[in-house]
Amino acid sequence: MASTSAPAVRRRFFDDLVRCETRLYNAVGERLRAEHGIVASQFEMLRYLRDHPGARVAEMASTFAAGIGAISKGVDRLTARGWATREPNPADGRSSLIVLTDDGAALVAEAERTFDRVLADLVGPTLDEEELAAGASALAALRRALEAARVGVPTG
Amino acid sequence: MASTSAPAVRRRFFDDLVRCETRLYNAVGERLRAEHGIVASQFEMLRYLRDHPGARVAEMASTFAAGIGAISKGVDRLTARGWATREPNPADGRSSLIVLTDDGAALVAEAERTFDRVLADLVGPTLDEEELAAGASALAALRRALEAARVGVPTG
DNA sequence: CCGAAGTGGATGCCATGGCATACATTGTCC
DNA sequence: GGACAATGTATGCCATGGCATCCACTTCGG
Repeated sequence: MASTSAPAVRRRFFDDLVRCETRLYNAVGERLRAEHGIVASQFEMLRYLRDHPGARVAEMASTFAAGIGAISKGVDRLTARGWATREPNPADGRSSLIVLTDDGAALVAEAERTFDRVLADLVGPTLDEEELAAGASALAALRRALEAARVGVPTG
Repeated sequence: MASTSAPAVRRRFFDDLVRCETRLYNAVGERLRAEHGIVASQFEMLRYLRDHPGARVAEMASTFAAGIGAISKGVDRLTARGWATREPNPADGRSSLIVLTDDGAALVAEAERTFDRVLADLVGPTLDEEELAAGASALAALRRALEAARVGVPTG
């Protein structure tokens, strides 16, 4: 017996996914702004650049499922604040290699502590290790599939 | 033995959550725009109004974890297109009761078919019923906790 | 009742992102 | 090697959302 239809289950999944993401992202952003003067999207870019030094704009756009323009402007804002620089790309004069400055690296390190603390406060008490692992595994599988299919990446 | 630290697990959970939400939300929005001329946030509002006729602005703001202003403007756009109306609230002259028009109701019904189809295409092949249920249950629990604590709701 | 505080929502200003476009560099074909 | 397509990014315009403010109505104290 199928007491609930598959579409209905997926609708609830989507709704809960969107609401959780919105609230967590907002909460993380509030704290990062208050304690470090950055917003959540900047934290994500900084963390990405720490883990992928010399990244290019298009690469970040596809990871974040954002448009090229948005990332380009985001990098502008990081460089304007002295947290990253655009190094000329010796292999291709059209693109730059983006790298963190020392200030940027120091900032991510501090901001990540705040980030971890917020997540621990907000999800730690609610999801035990098992639930977290189950949710994380489903989301990781979904993410891989969506990325492989290039789903939901804006044009620009 | 804890082979992976709890903060690291939560970081990955957060990242996967955000990436999945972004891509799914974008993909749903693309289709809704192409087939019905609405964006994803409008679809969510329409669906909410269908399920909660006579809703008020503040109520929608807290459900969607959005600011009052954003919802107020969103309702403006729905009424401008003839999909909803603001009925005077007999119990409180400051607020309105928002209700779908017949056009609005027809639109949600059609758009929801598109929505279901997109979700079926994008998550159906990747997550079997069990994974989907596990993910949905973790997200539902997290959502309840975040909503109860009023986490991540913008000020305005 | 009257005034003051409180509450619900609308509006204005600004920052951010999508999309279209423009520009520079690279690759390709002859 | 020179024209032409393709690629990578930057820029401009517009729509949307956050936040601060403002206005209307309601509630509470006397």
